[in-house]
Amino acid sequence: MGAVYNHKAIEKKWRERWAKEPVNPKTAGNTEKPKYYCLDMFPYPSGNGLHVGHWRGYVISDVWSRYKLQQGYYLIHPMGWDAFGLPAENYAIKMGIHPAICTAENVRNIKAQIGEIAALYDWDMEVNTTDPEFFKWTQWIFVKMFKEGLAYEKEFPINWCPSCKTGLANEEVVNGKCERCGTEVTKKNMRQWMLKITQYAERLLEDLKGLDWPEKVVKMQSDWIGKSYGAQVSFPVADSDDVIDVYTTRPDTLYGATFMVLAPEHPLASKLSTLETKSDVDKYIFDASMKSNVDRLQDKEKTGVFTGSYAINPLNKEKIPIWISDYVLIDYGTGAIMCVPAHDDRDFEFATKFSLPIIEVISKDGVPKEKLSEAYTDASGIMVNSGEWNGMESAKLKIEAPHIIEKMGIGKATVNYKLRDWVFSRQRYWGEPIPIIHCPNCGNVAVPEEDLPLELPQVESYEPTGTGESPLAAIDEWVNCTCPICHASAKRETNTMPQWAGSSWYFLRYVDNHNNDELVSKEKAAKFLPVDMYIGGVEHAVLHLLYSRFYTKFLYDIGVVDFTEPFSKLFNQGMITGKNGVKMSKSKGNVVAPDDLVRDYGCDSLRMYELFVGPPDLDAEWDDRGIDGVNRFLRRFWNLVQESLEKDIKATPEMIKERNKLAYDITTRLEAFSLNTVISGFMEHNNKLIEIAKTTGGIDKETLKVFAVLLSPFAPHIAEEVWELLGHEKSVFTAGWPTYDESLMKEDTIEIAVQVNGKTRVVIALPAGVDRENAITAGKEAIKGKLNGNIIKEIYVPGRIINFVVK
RNA sequence: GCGGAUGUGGCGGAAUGGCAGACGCACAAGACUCAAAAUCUUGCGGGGGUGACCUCGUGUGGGUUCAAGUCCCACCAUCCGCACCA
Repeated sequence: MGAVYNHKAIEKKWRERWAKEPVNPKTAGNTEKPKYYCLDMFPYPSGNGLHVGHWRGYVISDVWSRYKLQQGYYLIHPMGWDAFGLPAENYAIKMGIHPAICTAENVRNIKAQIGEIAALYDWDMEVNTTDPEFFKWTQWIFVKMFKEGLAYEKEFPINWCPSCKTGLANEEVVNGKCERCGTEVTKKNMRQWMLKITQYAERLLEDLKGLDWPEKVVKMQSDWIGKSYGAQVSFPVADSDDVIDVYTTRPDTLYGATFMVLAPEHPLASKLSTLETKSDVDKYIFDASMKSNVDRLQDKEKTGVFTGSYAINPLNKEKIPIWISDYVLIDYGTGAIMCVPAHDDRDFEFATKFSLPIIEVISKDGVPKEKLSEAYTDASGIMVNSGEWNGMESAKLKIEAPHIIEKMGIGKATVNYKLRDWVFSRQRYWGEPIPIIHCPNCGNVAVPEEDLPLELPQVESYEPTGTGESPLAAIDEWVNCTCPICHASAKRETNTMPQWAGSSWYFLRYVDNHNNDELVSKEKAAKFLPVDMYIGGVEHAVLHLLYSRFYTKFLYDIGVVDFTEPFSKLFNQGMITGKNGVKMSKSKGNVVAPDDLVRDYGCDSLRMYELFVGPPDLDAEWDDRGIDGVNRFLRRFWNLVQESLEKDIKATPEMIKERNKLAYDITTRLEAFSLNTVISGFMEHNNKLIEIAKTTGGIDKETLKVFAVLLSPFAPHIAEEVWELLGHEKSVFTAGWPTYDESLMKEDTIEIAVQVNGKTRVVIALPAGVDRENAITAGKEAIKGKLNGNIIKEIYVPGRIINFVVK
């Protein structure tokens, strides 16, 4: 018996070896091999350190990377840091230390912790979003967007987090609360930099179809973009030149429009009030402006005020009252709606409360009802009370109505999106300064490209002012500058970019991270690479993943990259939780650190247990005790190798069969991304080999070799050691992925369950190639005496089952 | 309210419509040991039977099928996403 499995010695040895002779040698520019770009969502370098949950995603991506490497791809597997953001800034506020200093410290710590995973990261590619050489290009992209008219300034009421003291994008507001800190979001009227992501709405929606992404994420993005088909219809205001445009998805119900409602923020809202209504209207508008989104959502009961004015339904020329209510949103559609209470729940509720007329225009059975007790919102039925549309099928009319209306000249067929432009400025210090100069003569002027990066100034206080000004606004010597065009005194923009700016394009930078002076050219476009496999948590389903897609499309349009989607395949790993599914957090005290487990069981064991804990896409509760199982497996495999190496074992047919089955099982399960059953597959086959070795005294070298190679993506240290023990000089990662021969996996005899009425009575062994007749005869023999009745049907499924239906 | 995911032993979980519970954890008994740990062997869903075996069993209730954890219908529970989007 050879040496005992000593994970410490083995893992130390191979770490040192890999440091000297990298497993993934630089073959950049190697055009002979197809490339494979496997990417982790890069982390924020927090001061909290990694727990076993963080390991999971990194292990999954590393296993997949090493598998691709074994398959002969030119592997790109980098790591970097999304290092702008609030924690470092808040720490700076508290301690007065520049965020760059604690960020650098955190990067050092996390990098060392990530090193414990033994992932194949190419640290030569490392990027950091706070590095001026990196954010030079973040700013450069912004300048390009500005020049293309995609970045623009606008003053309007935005989402404001009173705790973070900064504006937020719609995507950062979750249930009316700040995505980061959970504080209730209020509204604040502010001058903002916006990115015109809405211009890409259709492409962002359309291109989702070609992505190999989890359905859930695709759906979340498509819902977020929120495309709908309908019509814009113009309602003239009675006794006035004003016209109110509405957007509706149900123009088929136009005959049932008995009133209109404007959002309180609608430009005509106040204007339409009369002498008698003006004070009530203005009060309602003012009150609405003071309400936060959460208040508005919480008020279940509808409120509203009559303007005193009327509009003309363009179809039947009826005079209908115009109301104002905050259940109409200013930033969707036109900020005004036509109300069809008979066929919309909200309009029905409003009409009932304020005693407005309700006219049924779609009847399920074609017979108009006396009174409706609730809105009928289905599109199926027969049109009634609808003039020339009476008797039509409403489902059909719903589709045709936009075009009919367009022909009549009272509106037009149109589509609408829920997606809004991206609020891009933040009133905080620790972000990329927006490279814009405000000139009294020339207006907004981009910082010239040769002056980038525009770095952050040193400040005394990092504290956000809370007034809507960034801390940068207090630094006169930084703010005051001259206009690059007319050289007049001018002022710098003092807002910074959101954290999403750097992460929207960092995946491009990895392959080009040492370039800092060459602007983008046609030749370079081919150099940037799309990601083949992107692994990370589902929390970025709309934020980061939508922004990155937008950036990529923009960069494609200006010729920087030659692809339109950044991530062709996406995998969201499930979360590792503490007991009872509770999220791991410092405050809950349920964080499991990997350090002790690595020390006691080794990196290989922990890597395998991270996968064995459950299906990779589902959440899993962590239980330390389970790691014993994979550790025992590795030790048993190690002992089998030791035992076998002392003898020169000849391969038996059983070993050859087992070797092929092993390669088959591992490969097919890995391809299916069923990583937890890959691990159990190793255990099953290891048990089988140990069983075989009981009679043969060991296992042949070829089988052990195949086992080691298959194991290499999962437990690279032990795989290398075994590979070396088997007499190889080069790394196991030069071996190539094993193939298998299915014809060598066949068993001579097969076990067939014999059932009576679907219930298994006995299992019999038959020769593999047995025909139906012989199988059934054998089956009958086996259940003789267990039948009470006559066989009326015989089912034979080759290789599986014989079923006798008895009556 | 709408949409999605999940539901299988004490626990994590496995099962192209074809022997439910692979693999592992925990537990129990035995071997080894002065003893313990480690290791090895055996057992391990419920009920019944000395036994070979019988019987019930994959959240609940129906259905399709020779055969259902798996397919269909209706529910329940938990988690997640969206939520006045006209």
